[in-house]
This record gives sequence, structure tokens and C-alpha cells, in this order.
Amino acid sequence: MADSAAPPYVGPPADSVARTIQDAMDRWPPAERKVARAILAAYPTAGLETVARLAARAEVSPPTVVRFVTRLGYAGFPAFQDALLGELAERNASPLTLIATRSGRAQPGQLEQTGELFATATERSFQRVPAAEHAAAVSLLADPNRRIAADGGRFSRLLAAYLVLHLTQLRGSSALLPETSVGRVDELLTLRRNDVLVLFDFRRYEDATLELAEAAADRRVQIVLFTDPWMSPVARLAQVVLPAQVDSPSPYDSFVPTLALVESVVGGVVDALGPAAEHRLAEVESLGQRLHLL
Amino acid sequence: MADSAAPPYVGPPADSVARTIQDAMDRWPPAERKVARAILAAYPTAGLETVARLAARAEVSPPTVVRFVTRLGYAGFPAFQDALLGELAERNASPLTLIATRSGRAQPGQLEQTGELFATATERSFQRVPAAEHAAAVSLLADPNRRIAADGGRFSRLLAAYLVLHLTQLRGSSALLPETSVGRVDELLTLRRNDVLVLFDFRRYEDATLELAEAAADRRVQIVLFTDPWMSPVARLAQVVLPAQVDSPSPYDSFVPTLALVESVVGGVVDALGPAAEHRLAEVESLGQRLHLL
DNA sequence: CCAGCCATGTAACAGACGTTACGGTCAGGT
DNA sequence: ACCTGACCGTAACGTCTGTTACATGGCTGG
Repeated sequence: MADSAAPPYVGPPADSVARTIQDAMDRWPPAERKVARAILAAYPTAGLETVARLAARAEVSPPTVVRFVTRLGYAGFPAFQDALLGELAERNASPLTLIATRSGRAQPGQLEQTGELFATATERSFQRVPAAEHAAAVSLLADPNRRIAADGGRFSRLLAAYLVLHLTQLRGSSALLPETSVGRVDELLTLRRNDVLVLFDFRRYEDATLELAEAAADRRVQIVLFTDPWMSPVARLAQVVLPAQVDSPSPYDSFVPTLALVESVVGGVVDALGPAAEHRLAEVESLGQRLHLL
Repeated sequence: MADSAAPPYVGPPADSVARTIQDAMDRWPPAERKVARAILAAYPTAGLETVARLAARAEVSPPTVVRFVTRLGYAGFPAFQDALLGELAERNASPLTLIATRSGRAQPGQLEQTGELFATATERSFQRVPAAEHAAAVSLLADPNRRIAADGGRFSRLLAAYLVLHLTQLRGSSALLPETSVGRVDELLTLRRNDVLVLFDFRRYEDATLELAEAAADRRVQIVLFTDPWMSPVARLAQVVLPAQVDSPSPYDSFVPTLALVESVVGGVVDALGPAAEHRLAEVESLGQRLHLL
């Protein structure tokens, strides 16, 4: 037993309501299941609306909603909402005031200056990227017939991973090259003519990346390169080159503008794919929830 | 297609309701100020209760509450609650829902505007980060006596990896939490009181991250949190909270400002460590070259 | 020191809310 | 084929909601 001075607050399991609903999803009649889904789909906001609105959202009648919450064990809809509010209050234990009270003293100059530095570097990067290159990158990556692989240097590999994460959700057929050499070779061999290899290469440019690019070029794989203004040697092998600034307040180069570029390309792919992306996203989401992966 | 003056999506004012209330805190009569405080103290739950309850909580009469919200510009109390619910819904929004609401497509001509969007978001982030929080993060991470571990969500984990990569070079004793549960437990157990756990948690906040934070808090581990303006529930367990904007041209939230924040913290650590960091960097480099790893 | 005004609480009101009662409908068992 | 039970929507009801009107109190300016 802990000492008596400690506040005995342990709190109920977070999202207990959501969990209760989810766990017994099968045991409900169809109409009430629709209610359950409606609540979980927009949790917890949907449950905080009025009975009438929630009923409309779930496409059932108001009484069905009431029956649902009573079956959950609540005295009535207000009681259910109280539970929801209780959860919410617990999660959000005064985050705003917490910050507000702490943000007392400071010399405001320093931080804002570094913010500006990042901001201008990003802006410059976008001014200097040829619109045609950007568009080309998007259309390559949005083409569902092309497999996509990505890789980078020790640090920039994370950017590649980030891009792949997005592309996987949006269109599939995308992979980050494994770190082990066997895996790399295997993955490379799956790439055929007109598939796409996205590379990130920043100074000091790594030999491994260049060799990889050469191997890919031999196989007539399209190469998209993210690099710095001094241009990695990979550039001459690449079909699309997207340079970004690397100004930074620390001795390291900054990846901020590059990340911005990556995200804007992702945005372009979303637009290019249109409803197809939406559809796939929905599928990924529902499957992920079913497998409790998300 | 020429620009039809479609304004680029900037996102709704983050926590607009809370901010509006806070910004004009002085301009209100005493009783209504009590209402404002009551709402902010338990945001946003307090505002979602009934007028009567909120009035009781603030120790004023119901009409005062109503007058307060109308003065804020809302048609009535229900309208005010709708706004609150809207914010809440957005904060838990999935990429799928966002895709529907963000209509502004990124035309090739809008590239520079996209750049500006990222730039201003970054700038804003740095303006809103309390300097004290930033300094606190740096001093925690620069302390060679503290072990450091980091983790994040599916996407934001990459930011954690990036931070760890830097810290490893600069000061060692830093690790990214493994993905396998056994590895995680093991790594967690190495953390002692006053060690540091850096977490990245963005909407939709992941339960696993919260549970991790709770376990760490129990062990009296110091928690540094990178999150979005809506604040992960981890915030209440964290000693240091660094919020960043997430405005983006794509349906996904942007990590650009967060990455900028991470890099600026790294820069701070470099400064704080001074020659020690330089020395270690040199060592890492020579050893790496000797082993043909770099 | 008083007049006027804003701020605030009390009291009454209309409407919307959640709830309950009832009847129709469909599936499965006899 | 008929009955039985569960399910679910329609309609009516009573309550509590948010709101408005009014009276009171305190503060400011003359």
C-alpha cells in the first residue's frame, strides 16, 4: 500500500465508454448498432449532441438512441452524456491554463528569430522549385501502375520513411528500402522499367545512395531526387530533382524545407488521385480498426 | 487554371473559442469574467454542460452565462455549444473527414502559396511556444546525467527517431523505444527517476502513447511532449509541453513546424553542451570512419 | 449627494428536449 | 399457417431547457 499522503486518484480506464460500446458491438440489434457506429465514428462529439441529432446522424429514430444508452446501463441519455463529459474532462485536465500559467517570463527575441529563419528558408525553397518538377513528381507518384521504392542517407532516410508511410495509405505499392543488403537487393529487383525510386541525398552525399541510383538507372527506373541546393551527384541520373534549402540555427543542416516539400508533394498526390485516395483511405481505416492496429 | 481568388486553406483558428475568450478577458464585467474563468478552467467540458450547471460552477446566475455567450457573438447558448463541439470534432478528425472539408486543391500555380503556408505556420509555432518551455526542454536534454528515450505515434515516431539520431551523436545515452513490446518494456525499465522520456503525440492521439506516459510518470520520469495546438492528453503528465501548428495543404496534418521545433531544440542542446558536443562529434566521426559505418 | 446607467439576480415563459406508450412488422418456432 | 417475441418507428406527454422581461443594487459623473 502506498503512503497516505499520495493522492489516491487512479481514474477509470480512458475511453471506457468507447471501449464498452466496441466490445459488445455484436450483441446489439441492427438499428442500435448503427447508433454505436455513429458514436464511435465521431467520438465523443456525436454523443454530446442531442438525441434527435444523433438519431438523424445514425439514421434511426430518437427512441432507438435512448434504448441504446439504457441498454448500456445508463439511467438515461443525460446520464450517458455525463459519463462522456467526465471522460473528456479527465483527459483535458486544464491543458490550456497549464500552458498559460507557465508562459510567464521569457526574452521573446531569440525563439522568434529562429522561427523566422526556418520560415524564410521554407519560403525560398518553394520559390526555387520549378513548378514543372513538382508536377512531374506528383504525376509519377500518383500513377497506380508504378511501384514505388524510397531510400535516403542516415538522417534523410527518415524523410523517405515518412513519404512511404503516406503513399502506402494513399495508393499502396510503396516500400522503404530495407537496411539489410539482402532485402535491398530483393526490393530493387521488384522494380521494373518505369517504376519509381525516390531518393533523398544531402551533403555529405553518401556513396551508397549514388550506387543505388546507378543500379536503378540501369534498370530504367524513374528516379525522383530530393536534395540540397548544391545538388547530389545523383541529380544527373534523376528524372525529377527537387532541391530545398538547408539553413539552420544549429551546425546540422535543416530538413524543415525538405519536409515541407515532401508534404506538398503528398498533397498533390492526394488531389491527383481524388476519390480513389479517399476510397483507399477509408478501406485502410476500417481494416486497421478491425485488426485493432489503428 | 488561373487563380480564381480561392484562398489557400489556412485552417480554422486553433481553439478559436478559447482564444477569443482569453484575449478579451479584461473587457468583461466581473460576473461574466467568472464565467470565462470557469469555462477555461475545464475546457471544453464546462462549456458543454447546461446553462444552469455552468452558472453554478461559476457561481453566477444562468442569465449571466447567456449574456456572456451572446456578447461573444453567438446567437445563443446552443450556438456556442455547437462551436465548441465543432472544435472538438475537428481535433479528433481523421484524414478521411479532413479530405472532405479541405476543398482548396493545390494547383501547380499555387506552389509559392503553399510555401507561404508552411512558412507562416512555422513562424506562428515559434511565436506561441513559451520560451521557458523551450529552455526547459533544452536543459533536460543537455543534461548528461539523464538517460533519454523517445517515442511517438505511427507517423510522429519518425520525428522521435530523428531527435534520437541527433542526440546520440551529441551526447549518447539516447534511444528510440523499440516497436516490439518486450524491447519497450526493457528500455522503459532502464529509465530511472529524473531520466527523460520525449513523446510525440498528435491527433488522433494514440492510446498507446498515453499509457506509455502514465507508466513513465509513475516511475517519476520527466516527460517532454511535442504535440499540436489541441494538446494531447499526455500534456497533463508532462513537465515540458511544446505545441506546434499543423496547418497543411493536404488532408494530413503537417509536421513541418514540429520538425523545426525539434531542430531548434537540438540547436539549443548543441549550444548548451558547447565544446563537449564538439568533442563527442569528432569521436563519433573518427570511430565511424574506422568501422566504415559512415 | 443625487441622477442615470450599467451590471446582475429573480421570476415567468415558450419551446425543445428526453421519455414513454402504442402499434406495426418481420423472423423463427410450433 | 399461425403464433410469439423482439425490434423499431410514430405520436403524445411532461419536464427541464434556454431565454426574456423586470426589479434591484452599485458605481460613475455631474
